[in-house]
Amino acid sequence: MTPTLREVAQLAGVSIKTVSNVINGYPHIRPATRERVESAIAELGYTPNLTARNLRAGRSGAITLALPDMGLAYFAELAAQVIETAESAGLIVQLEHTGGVRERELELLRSPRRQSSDGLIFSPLGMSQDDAGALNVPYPLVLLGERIFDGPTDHITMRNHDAARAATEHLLESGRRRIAIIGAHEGEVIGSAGLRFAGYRAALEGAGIAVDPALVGYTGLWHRANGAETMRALVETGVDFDAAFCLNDTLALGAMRALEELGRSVPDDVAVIGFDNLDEAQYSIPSLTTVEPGRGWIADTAVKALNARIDGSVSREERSRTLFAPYRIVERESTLAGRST
Amino acid sequence: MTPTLREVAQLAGVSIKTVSNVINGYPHIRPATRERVESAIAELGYTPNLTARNLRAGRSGAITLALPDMGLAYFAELAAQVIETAESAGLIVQLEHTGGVRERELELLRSPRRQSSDGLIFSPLGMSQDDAGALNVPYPLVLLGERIFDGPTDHITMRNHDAARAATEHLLESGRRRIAIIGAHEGEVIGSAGLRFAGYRAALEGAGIAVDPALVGYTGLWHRANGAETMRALVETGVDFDAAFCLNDTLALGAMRALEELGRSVPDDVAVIGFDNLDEAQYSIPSLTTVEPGRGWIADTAVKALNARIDGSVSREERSRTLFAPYRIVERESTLAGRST
DNA sequence: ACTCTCGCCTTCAACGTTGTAGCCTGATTG
DNA sequence: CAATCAGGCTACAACGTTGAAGGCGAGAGT
Repeated sequence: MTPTLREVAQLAGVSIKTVSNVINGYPHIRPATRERVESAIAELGYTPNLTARNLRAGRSGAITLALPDMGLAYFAELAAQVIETAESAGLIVQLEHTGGVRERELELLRSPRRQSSDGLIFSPLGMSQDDAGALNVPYPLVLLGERIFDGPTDHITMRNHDAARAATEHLLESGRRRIAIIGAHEGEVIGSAGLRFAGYRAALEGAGIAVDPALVGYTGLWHRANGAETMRALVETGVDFDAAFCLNDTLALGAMRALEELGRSVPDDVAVIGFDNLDEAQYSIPSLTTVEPGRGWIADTAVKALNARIDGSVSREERSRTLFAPYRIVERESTLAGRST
Repeated sequence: MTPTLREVAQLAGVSIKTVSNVINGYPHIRPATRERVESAIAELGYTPNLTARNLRAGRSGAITLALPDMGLAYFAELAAQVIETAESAGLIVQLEHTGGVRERELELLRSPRRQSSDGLIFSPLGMSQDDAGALNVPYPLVLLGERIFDGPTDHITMRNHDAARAATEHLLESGRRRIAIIGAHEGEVIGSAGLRFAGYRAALEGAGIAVDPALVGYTGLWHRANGAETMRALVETGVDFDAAFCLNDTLALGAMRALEELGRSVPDDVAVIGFDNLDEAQYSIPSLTTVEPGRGWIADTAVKALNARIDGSVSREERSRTLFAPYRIVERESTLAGRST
């Protein structure tokens, strides 16, 4: 089908290895020979077979990015960043979905498909700390997110606790006192929900306010519908509140929608802050104040860290590192001066 | 590093080929032998080397999906679908960004990286009909979208003209008569913008209404900001209109935001319809009436068509087909009964 | 008893590359 | 003038896998 070195060699009247040498820039080749080879390559339209090269080299030139679901805006934007960074490092990105399901995640780590790429950037969602052992894999692995800590691999994450605290403090500073939280997970300690909840609690306690269980909205999934539903339920309990910290933007957008439907004004009646700084957050009505989680930095750093393990510039023995992305609060309309001003 | 067939064979005391046979389910193997091999595999944690397998098979088990940008919701959702479908067909998906830039698209078609996957699903944006020749590539290719028609490859698209006509008619049926269009491209004939504009024109003319140039909002990019800006400009001209057909949902969401800011109510003053049925459209305020473009069908069909070319069940000689996805109007709040009811 | 068939397993070669070793030629050197 | 060396090329082996072909014994058929 496609031509191989053998055919190019035959046409140019040289050995197969000489063609290989020309292609790989080996210096000691007579100009005349080089020229003959090059024109043979051009004539046949030869391109090297990467599979063979990879087999020879023991490398594939590809990395795998495993995410819960590309349909979720946060992951889509993360993937876009990873692809850009990998592209400029000459790497191909293979994408896998886990659906956030523990079994699929464990399966993914063991799958023979891992052999077809040189390393994995993995954002677990279903696995928990107990599964950390499964991360002990024979290939380079970089972990994202906050499901698992102290694993045996490099880990890129953000300071969820601090960022959530800052987000809550932002609401407190604008005079809000009755701050609901949307998206909590019952009993979770680590994981985005657990850490962000702890940051929320810390901010409140720092301001001398106790966490009111009536203001804690639990919801397993973080989709728009869940945000809307949880907010609706909260309003229907009749409890008083003047702000909501939503554990991600998607929840926040759903919650804002529910508030609007129920006749509560954002930010006048209820200030809303999200988390993730999705592209969408700046175009919602009202635009959404949120936490920018350093997604670009995360993608860059993850690809670089993985690459360092792949090319051996950081060896397998070297201790795993945990790197924290810088965050910042992006202030928009949904938390503008409220009731108390 | 990772064990190979050779080591498994040694441990099990059989030939390398027998191990291979066990793995590939060759029937004539004594249970005792099979068991020894299997326990050797388990003991060593052997997994087959896919690169070698692929070299042998002349296949890579991967397909490439090339899209303008995963950061755009439409493409992210499309990619999610493609990944799901490919996964269940046992294929790995490699993702490439073109940025919608013609040169990167042409480069992508020729790149040696194509050799590392078995085929390409390609959604061009920068290339135009004149570049159709570049689609004559030596590997299986499936084209998406409406930039190029009558290319040499299978093509999955939708009936943009009909769907746009239906969308416009939906507005007409609710009594709207002054229908603006947002996102037109000057002089474009094919391409999403051109085809959808033609459908808009056809609907209006079918209702005995001429296209009013004052109601045509041009914008090159289809981002939220462009939708908002174009709508703002339209309102500022002072022209009268009671509906807007936005050529995609993102534009529509931006346009709705601008209308809201300018004190026009949706749908009471202006009905808005979009195109794409993004997940987001059902959660906006108001929720957005839109055209569901059959994204799931497109992803499924694209993977299947590509796979058919790859495994040879549809040969290279067989004529290329153009397949049209089914569409439908999804009615939501943004076009509910307006002025004239 | 002799072939035939069939089950079970092995050897060989090949997929397309590239690293290693080495061969030949002509120029340089003491 | 032999020894040395560098330049320019080639042959071979190997990366890990699997299809093709074939060997060997045991039971079936004649």
